[in-house]
Amino acid sequence: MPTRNTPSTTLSDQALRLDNQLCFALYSASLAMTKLYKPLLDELGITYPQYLALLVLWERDGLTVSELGERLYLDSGTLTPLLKRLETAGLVSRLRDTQDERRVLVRLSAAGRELKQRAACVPGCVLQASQCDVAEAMALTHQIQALRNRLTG
Amino acid sequence: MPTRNTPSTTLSDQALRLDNQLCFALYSASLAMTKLYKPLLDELGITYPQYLALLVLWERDGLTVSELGERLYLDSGTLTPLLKRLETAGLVSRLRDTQDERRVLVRLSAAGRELKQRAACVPGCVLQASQCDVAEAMALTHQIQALRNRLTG
DNA sequence: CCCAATTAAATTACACACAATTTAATTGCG
DNA sequence: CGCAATTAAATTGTGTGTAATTTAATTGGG
Repeated sequence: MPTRNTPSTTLSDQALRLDNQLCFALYSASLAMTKLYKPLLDELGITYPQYLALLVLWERDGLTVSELGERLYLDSGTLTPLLKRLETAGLVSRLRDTQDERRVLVRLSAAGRELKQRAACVPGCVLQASQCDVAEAMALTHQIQALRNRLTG
Repeated sequence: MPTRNTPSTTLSDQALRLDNQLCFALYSASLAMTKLYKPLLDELGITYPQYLALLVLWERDGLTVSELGERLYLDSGTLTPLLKRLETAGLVSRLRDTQDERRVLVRLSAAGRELKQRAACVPGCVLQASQCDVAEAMALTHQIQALRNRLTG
């Protein structure tokens, strides 16, 4: 109940305040993080979502579009044009699986594999710019992953 | 140093693993959150970024495009078309400030103000779906806001 | 007062995200 | 085997995000 003679602020007013939204914290922090990566990834000639796709392929090469999508929580509508751009850039190949012509196998080119070396410094640069110590970043990462897993599960 | 006869896994390999990226945790959690809002916001006839803009206006009406952008960390390239869609939907008006014709003042229409009542249940629905208790959600929100403030500051 | 510098939006070009649909390949039931 | 159901990508259409440019209005130094 609002105090007499003060502007009425209901529970739902509080619940609708932008700064009380977990969703907006995630959204704005994610966009800010993307901007932090931009100059580093410009050096490598790739965008931030392309970098994420390459992280997956650097761990395990030769995945299908669907497998990449499961890992990144993205569908073919996003990945198909993104992977075509990586192919145009000479970083991956896209070839139909001869065992099942419905599947497209995505493989790193030599240039794509070599790019991993040049990207090796990126995580450290970002961590430094984000002014987190490693333990704090890891703890926060795990908490947010746990939330995401509840949201997608 | 990798153990003899095990596959070499360097420090930079670890640093480049997708699941060790705070950025990807934020990115994937934010997209998952957006999908959670989708059916609720479809009911209201608005998108998720439009909802964020309305949250700001429900707190304080009659802001300029720049002021909205400062609050949301978005620029006019994003906001101009978004606000035009809200205007087309009859939820806001966009009028040049007569004091300074460079500015555009964004104001809620009656329908825009009334939509706040229909949106009152949204935060509760989302919190429930995200399977967080309120204290946990608030704590995580504050941590992520602090990170974002370091990234944008 | 004049004009260069600044400021505020809008515009343009490109790259995502994603729902819905389409196309092509494979599977499995009768 | 035959064909309906399923699966995997690609395509289509809409709505963001963002850098860079453009347009228009305002400001301030000389």
